[in-house]
Amino acid sequence: MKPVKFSVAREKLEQDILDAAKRLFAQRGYGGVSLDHIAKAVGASKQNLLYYFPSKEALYRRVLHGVLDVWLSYMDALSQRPDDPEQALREYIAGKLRFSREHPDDSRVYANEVISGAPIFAAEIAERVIPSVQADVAIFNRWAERGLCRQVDGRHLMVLLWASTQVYADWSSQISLVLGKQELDEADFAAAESLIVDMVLRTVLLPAST
Amino acid sequence: MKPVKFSVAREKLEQDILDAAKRLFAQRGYGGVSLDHIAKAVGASKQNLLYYFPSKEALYRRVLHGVLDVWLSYMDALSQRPDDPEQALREYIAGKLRFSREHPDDSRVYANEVISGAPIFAAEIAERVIPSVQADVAIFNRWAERGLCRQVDGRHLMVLLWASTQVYADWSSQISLVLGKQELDEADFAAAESLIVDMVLRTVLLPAST
DNA sequence: ATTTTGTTTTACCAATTGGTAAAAACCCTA
DNA sequence: TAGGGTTTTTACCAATTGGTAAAACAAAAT
Repeated sequence: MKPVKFSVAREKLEQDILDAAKRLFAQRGYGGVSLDHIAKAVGASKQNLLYYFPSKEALYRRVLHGVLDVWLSYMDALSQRPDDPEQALREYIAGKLRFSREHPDDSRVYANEVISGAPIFAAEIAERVIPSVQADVAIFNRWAERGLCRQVDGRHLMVLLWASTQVYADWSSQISLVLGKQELDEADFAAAESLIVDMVLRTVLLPAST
Repeated sequence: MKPVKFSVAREKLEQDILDAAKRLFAQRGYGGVSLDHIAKAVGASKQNLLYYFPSKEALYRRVLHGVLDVWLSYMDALSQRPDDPEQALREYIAGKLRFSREHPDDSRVYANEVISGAPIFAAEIAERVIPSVQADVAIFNRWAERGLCRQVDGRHLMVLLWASTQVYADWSSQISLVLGKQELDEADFAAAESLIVDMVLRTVLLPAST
């Protein structure tokens, strides 16, 4: 039963642990998962797991760190197109929805941590997320100053963009129920993107000067 | 130290347990809270707690049931004004934001359960929430048919309304960081309401026929 | 072939988990 | 004030929790 571990496989075990831990933390939160759960999910022993990670909290921090990497990597659309609000926002929304679709567990782990009041990761959030958000808000403000878009509160707009995109990962179980299907498919994400883009552009863009 | 319990106080203990349990489940999720935590929070013993609730899961179900009552009670704005989309939406958004402000723990308990895939409450959600949502979606569709508003996908609009309002409860720790303050105040909720109402009305209402 | 290094298993541990059983204390009414 | 129902406490329980120590095993280098 126990799989033979080649040296390559051994190097991979650490990643397997991180993946399994992410999945379980996403589903049940930090307190709802034991080291034994994670160990069994990867077919190892708890003690073996503690060989790779010195403690449960250390493992959780590693998972969160990776989650934040992915989270932030989908958030750079605004700075990529500093002169084109419409296209920048389209790509930002599309990117964040792709994140929800491709990395739902990352989204859920992050959501769990934030809902708990970020007891463990407040510092890293303050250090990595907040500057990124402030940079995006600054881009909004610059657009508005240059007359490229309407004056909106960039901070609350960012909140709305997060909320409306990540909900398709975090709340997928309930959205599925609403849509009457087992799980969300490409068409659902396309419909979501269409609505969110429509709303945001109507709000942010200047009225067309016909 | 142990407070004297009058008979009135005794009758109140059950409610105190429910309140403390809600607060703790909101913060740490089902698996992250022990009966002992809850018992200590209300100054009772774990066994005393088990006198009022037969098991941890039963207590959690009672909490969730109450949460759902509150959640749904803030969601009837649409049906109250079946002929006035603009006012109905304004009140719906205002109501849901009030829910986030007045009952953040209810919102977080619900969010935790949904993120976990609703392992315990799927049936009750399907029975109580989904019909309510479908009724709201039907109202949208009727408005559109009658020419009172634009044709939008009511289901995804509902998702967006939930997401953009509840985020101010569930993500308040991170939003506070973004806004640079300890906790959200009335002005923040007012700004949120203003933005969300603006976006939704721009999207849903017909262009003004000047 | 043997040492060294890296990895896994075995054997523990005290504390905490959800839960049971029964004794004790309490409170109201007759 | 005696009894009877209600509530609380005391005493347990087996299973699980995160974590340690050391032995056993495997791999690579000498």
